[in-house]
Amino acid sequence: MGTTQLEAVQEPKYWHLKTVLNDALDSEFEVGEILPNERDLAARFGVARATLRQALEQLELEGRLQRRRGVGTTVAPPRMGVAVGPSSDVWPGAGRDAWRTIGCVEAVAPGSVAALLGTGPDETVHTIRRERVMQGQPVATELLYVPPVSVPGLSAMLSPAAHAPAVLRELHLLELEGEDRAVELGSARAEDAKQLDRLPGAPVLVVTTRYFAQGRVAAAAVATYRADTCRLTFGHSGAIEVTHHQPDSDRQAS
Amino acid sequence: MGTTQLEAVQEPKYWHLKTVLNDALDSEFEVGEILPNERDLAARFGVARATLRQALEQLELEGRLQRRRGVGTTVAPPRMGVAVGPSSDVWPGAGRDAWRTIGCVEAVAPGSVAALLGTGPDETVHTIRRERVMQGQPVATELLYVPPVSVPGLSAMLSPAAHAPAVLRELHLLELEGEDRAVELGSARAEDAKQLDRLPGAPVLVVTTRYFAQGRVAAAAVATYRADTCRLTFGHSGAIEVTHHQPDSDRQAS
DNA sequence: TAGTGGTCTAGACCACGAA
DNA sequence: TCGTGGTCTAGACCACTAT
Repeated sequence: MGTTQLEAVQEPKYWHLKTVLNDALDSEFEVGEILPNERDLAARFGVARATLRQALEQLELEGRLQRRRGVGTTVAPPRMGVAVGPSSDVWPGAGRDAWRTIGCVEAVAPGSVAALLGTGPDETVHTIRRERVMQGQPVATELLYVPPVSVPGLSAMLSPAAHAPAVLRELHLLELEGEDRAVELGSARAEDAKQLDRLPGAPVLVVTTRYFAQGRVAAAAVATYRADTCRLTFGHSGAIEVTHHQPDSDRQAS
Repeated sequence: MGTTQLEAVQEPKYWHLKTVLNDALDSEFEVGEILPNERDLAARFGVARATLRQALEQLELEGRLQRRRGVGTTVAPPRMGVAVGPSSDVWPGAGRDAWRTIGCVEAVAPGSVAALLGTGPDETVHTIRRERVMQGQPVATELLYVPPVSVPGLSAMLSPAAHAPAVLRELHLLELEGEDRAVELGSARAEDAKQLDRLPGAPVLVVTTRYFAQGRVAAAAVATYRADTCRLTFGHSGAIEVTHHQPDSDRQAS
């Protein structure tokens, strides 16, 4: 008796903390500004560091913060709008398509890719690695898979440097009949994480594209976008323009 | 001296644990099967429960597991392919479009929505809440914002039940000129989480759609998809078919 | 070398679902 | 009521970056 229900909190501390921090970011910090370190912040809010970190993790997931080991936690700029498609149905690597080719190897496709291409389980495919940079920052890496049957004119014994251009050149000879995309959430593998300047396991948006030609899937691409910094746009009438960040207590993401 | 570098581990325990569990899920468990509880699993692997949970969290993020408080951890089925667009450019709510209308209110649009619509900051808009169910499971909730100027013929003083249908009916009178989409990662607000049968903060894919008519943005929708269970498909030539789960050590996501 | 975020531990208690 | 996952604590040590 006598214990009045002063607060029907039931809201987890880290959740409340997150909204408090979110509001503080809008009103008291500039983009790029560095926050106090985690130990200080935790002490200031009277919670354990792990609890504080739970709030920071969510804010980073939503693109509000950027944390770097050895450096600190900074206020992130609004997410970049990244045009993903449909880009008037052109082959990858044609003209200026925002991607930079890194290299190409011939290797057996992993099972999931073989399923996409409809090839046999142990068939080798040309695998072109590319990366996409926006505003000086790497935002995506991609593996483009091209089965040999899609590039019949490819001469054997190419130098590594000539491999990727030759595959793309042959691929462009086909008539592209359409493309197909899927987006899902994933976590960065070690290799991709390194290229994206993130830690392994960082959340990424995985974009899977199928390119159709000759009534088949002539090529497939698996692109890995940084989920914290990117907003993928699928423009019919042009991409959604990036606006300046707006304080918005109702927000789910930037 | 004497201390040979036996293992250049450097790989975090939870990361290694994740790959071990991932492989075990492929080889030793069926979809829907329930895993041992977290305390037992942690003991079995000789780690603290928090560390084990770090691995489980990632696997859940990647759609491999489903955890429910009071119940347990189960092996998740492969993600559902959910067609998002372009659906031959039709207005939402026209014909059978996979969504179920829940209700409609007239309220001031949050800042981010006002920016999408190009309306003033304190203008009220019709706000239709809808939900999308697939295979008996709610996969998305949506708020569809329609400024009054887009539905000029709407009669005032509608009963709550008649509100949403009336707004949609008026909206369909306009000629739809195009649509525009963006996808980004977010975390579920309390309200959405409840509707999606998830905890607040659960990872979601936020799809923002702009509908163009009369040279303006005539309506906008913000849809919130469960990131753990959904793969969003943007089909030109049809959505990517769901295939059965394939063991694939190279995976990033299902 | 100092300071940051990242990992890990060994507990405790709470909220929820099912029996 | 019991077992589950969810939250929280107060530490410790490690890996990385900048100086």
